[in-house]
Amino acid sequence: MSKTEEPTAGDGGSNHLPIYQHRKTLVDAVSANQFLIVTGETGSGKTTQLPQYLYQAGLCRYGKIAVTQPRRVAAITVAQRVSHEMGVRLGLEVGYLVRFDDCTTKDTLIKYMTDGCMLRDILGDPGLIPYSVVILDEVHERSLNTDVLLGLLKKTPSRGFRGRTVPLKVVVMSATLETEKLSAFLDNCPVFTIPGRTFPVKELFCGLIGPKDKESSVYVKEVVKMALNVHTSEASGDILVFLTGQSEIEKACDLLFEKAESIDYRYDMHDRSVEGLLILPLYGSMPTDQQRQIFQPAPAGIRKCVVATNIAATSLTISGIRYIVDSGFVKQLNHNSRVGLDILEVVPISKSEAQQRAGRAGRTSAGKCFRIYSKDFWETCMPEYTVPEIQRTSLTSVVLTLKCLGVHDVIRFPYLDRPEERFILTALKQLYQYDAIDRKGDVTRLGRLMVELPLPPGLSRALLKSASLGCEELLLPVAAMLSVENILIRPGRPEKQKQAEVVHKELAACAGSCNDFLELRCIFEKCKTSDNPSTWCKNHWIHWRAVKSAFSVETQLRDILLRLKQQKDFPKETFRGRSSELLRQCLCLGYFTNVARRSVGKAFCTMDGHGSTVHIHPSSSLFGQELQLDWIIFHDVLVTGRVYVRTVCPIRYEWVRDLLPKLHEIDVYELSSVAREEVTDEEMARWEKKRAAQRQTDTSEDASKKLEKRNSESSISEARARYLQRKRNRIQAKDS
DNA sequence: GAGCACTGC
Repeated sequence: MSKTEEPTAGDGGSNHLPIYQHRKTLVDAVSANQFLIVTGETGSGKTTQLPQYLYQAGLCRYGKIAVTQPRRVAAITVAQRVSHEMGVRLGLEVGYLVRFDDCTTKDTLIKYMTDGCMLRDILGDPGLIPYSVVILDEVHERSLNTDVLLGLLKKTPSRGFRGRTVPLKVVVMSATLETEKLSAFLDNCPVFTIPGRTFPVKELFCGLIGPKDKESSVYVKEVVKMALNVHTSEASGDILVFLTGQSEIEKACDLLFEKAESIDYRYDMHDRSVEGLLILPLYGSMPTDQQRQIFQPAPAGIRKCVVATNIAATSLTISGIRYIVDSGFVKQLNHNSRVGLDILEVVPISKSEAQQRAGRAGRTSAGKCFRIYSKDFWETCMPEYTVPEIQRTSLTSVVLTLKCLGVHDVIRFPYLDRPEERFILTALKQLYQYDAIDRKGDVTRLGRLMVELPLPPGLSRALLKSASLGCEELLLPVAAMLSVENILIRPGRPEKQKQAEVVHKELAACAGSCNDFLELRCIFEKCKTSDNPSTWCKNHWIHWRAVKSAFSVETQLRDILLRLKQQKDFPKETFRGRSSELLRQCLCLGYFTNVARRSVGKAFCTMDGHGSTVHIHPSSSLFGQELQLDWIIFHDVLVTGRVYVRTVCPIRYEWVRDLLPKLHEIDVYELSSVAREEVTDEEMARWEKKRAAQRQTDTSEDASKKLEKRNSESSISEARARYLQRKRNRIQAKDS
C-alpha cells in the first residue's frame, strides 16, 4: 500500500486553513463512526484537506478514498490542487474519474469523481470493494445522483458483504443547511462543523418587485436599473447580476447600454462598454473564448458587470465580485406527471438559493447583495429550500438503476426526500412499456442491457434494437446528437437570426428534409468528414462544442455496444422491410410513447393516454408540412404559449400498431404492488385472465378503432378542460 | 411562425 503513512507537509500553504486545527478530531471521528457529517462554508478547506488527513492517518490501508462531486470541473480542479499540495503526480496517488476522462490507476488512493461515475461504479460492484471511505461532497445541492447515492450508502456495505473485509465508511459534506435532517437520516450520526472563511455580505431588499409581480418579466428592467444604480453610487468592485436565461441576459445588456446613454454615459457598441462599466453576458451555451474575458480582471478604473444565469451560482467562480444584483427568479425544468411532460418554467428562487447567490459577493472581501424584490416577496413567494431534483424530474432512469442494483421496493427506498408515489409509478409504467421490467417488477434481460447505456431509456431501447438488427451505425450518431446540448445556434440579433435560419434550412434539405432525426445525423457526418470541423460549424451556425461532445458520446456508446454484443445472449434479429425505413422503425421502438396523430388542422394529438394537443415547433424541418402528415414521433416537448414538439419524424401507423396497445395495457395504480414487490399469485392470475380477454377483443375489434376511442376528440377536450380548470385553481390558490 | 436554466452517465 502507500509508502507514506506518516503525515506529509505537502507544499505548505494549507496549514493555516480553518480546518487544520481540527485535523486530529476529524480523523478520530471518521475512525470511530460509520457515518459522519462534515459541514462548513466554502473556503473551510474540507474538500481538499479532509481526504489528505484520512490518507495520512492511514485510512487507505484497506482501500481507496472516493470523493464525489456533482460537477466534472470541480472533480478535476480539486484533484489537481490536492495532488499539487501532496507533491505527487496527478493520476497516481491522487486522481480523478469523470466521463470521457479517467485520470486514475489501480493504485490511486484519493479518487475525486463525479456522482454519476460513482453510481456507475456501484452498478459494476455493489460492494464497492476497492473503497474504504466514500465522501459525498456538496450534498446540500441535492443533485439527483447524489441523492440516489445517499440512499444507497445508508445501507452501507458491511464486513462480509460480497467479500468486503472492512465496513465502508461514509462521510457526508454539506453547507450548514439541513444538517439535522441529514443526521437523522443517517442514524443520528455526529455532525462536525468547521468554521468558514468568508466575508460578510450585506443583504438589501430593494422592493422593486412585490408578491404580485410573479408573472411579469419586469425583472429585466428592474435589474438593469439596480445595476446602474450600484455603478453610480457604490465604491469600486465588480457587479454580478443573476438573471434567468440567454434572451433575458441579451435584453438586459442592450438595456444597460441604452439606459447608460440616457444618464449621460458614453456608449461604445463595439466593446460593449459604458464609460467605466464593462458589460459581459454569461450563460452556458456561450462559446468559451467569449467567456474568457469574464475571468480576467477589468482594466484600471473600469468596473466589470457580469450578467449571468445560475451558472455563476455554483459552476463558475468569478473573483473580484463585490456586488450582487439578484432578480429572484430562475428557470427550472419540472416534470409534470399529470400531463406527462417536462416543463421549463420561470419560478422564484428559494431562500437558500438567494443566500447562495449573495455569498458570491463575499469570496475575497466584504460585499453587498441587492435584491430587487421586497421582503414581502421573500416571505410569501420564496420557499425555504429548493425542491430537490429527485422530486422534480422523471424517475425512469433512476428506478431502472435501483432495480438493477437489487432495490426492488423503489417506493420504500430510503430517500432523504421521498418523491411523490405517482412519479415513481409513472416511471415503473414507462419501464414496463419499454419491456425493461416485467409484470412482477423484475428487470428483464433488455432492462439489464438498457441500464448500461448512458441514455434516456427510450433512446437506449431504440439503439439496442438497431444493434440487434446490426444497423447501429445508423442510430449511433443520432443517439449521440440527441444527448448533447443545443446543436443549432440561435443568434440574438434578428438579421443574424435570418442568416442562421437559411443555413439550417439548407442542412435540413440535405438530409432529405422531413426528418429532424436524420438532419442531426447529417450534421454529425458532414461535420465529421469536413476538413476543418470547427470552421464548418462556424459557417453553418452550429455549436462546435456540442458536436464535439457528440463525437465523444458516439465513441463511448459504440464501445459499450461492442461490449454488450459480445454477450452470448445478446438478441439478434433480421429486418424485413425497406432499408430506407430501417432508421425510423428502430426509432419507433424507443419513441412509441411519443406518438402523435394528426387531429384538427395543424394540431396533433398524443397517443399515450393523456391525449394532449401538440403542435410541431417552427424550428422543425416538418413545420409547414403538417397537413401531409398523419402520424409522427417526437423526441421532446417545449411548453410556451402552445405545447410544441421538437425533433420530429413522420412514421407509418403500421410501425407502431403492435406497440401502442402496450401503452394502455397497465394502469398506474395497478403498479403500486409491483413497486413494493408484493405481487401475489392471485393478482398474477387475475392479470393473465385480463390479458387473455384483451387479446380476444383485440382480434374481434380493430385495435386502431379502440385507440381512437381512447383518444377521441371529446375525451381530449374534456381532459384539457379539466387540466385548465386545475391550473386556474392553482393560480387562484397561489394568489390568495 | 417561436424564442429553449443547469448538471451528469
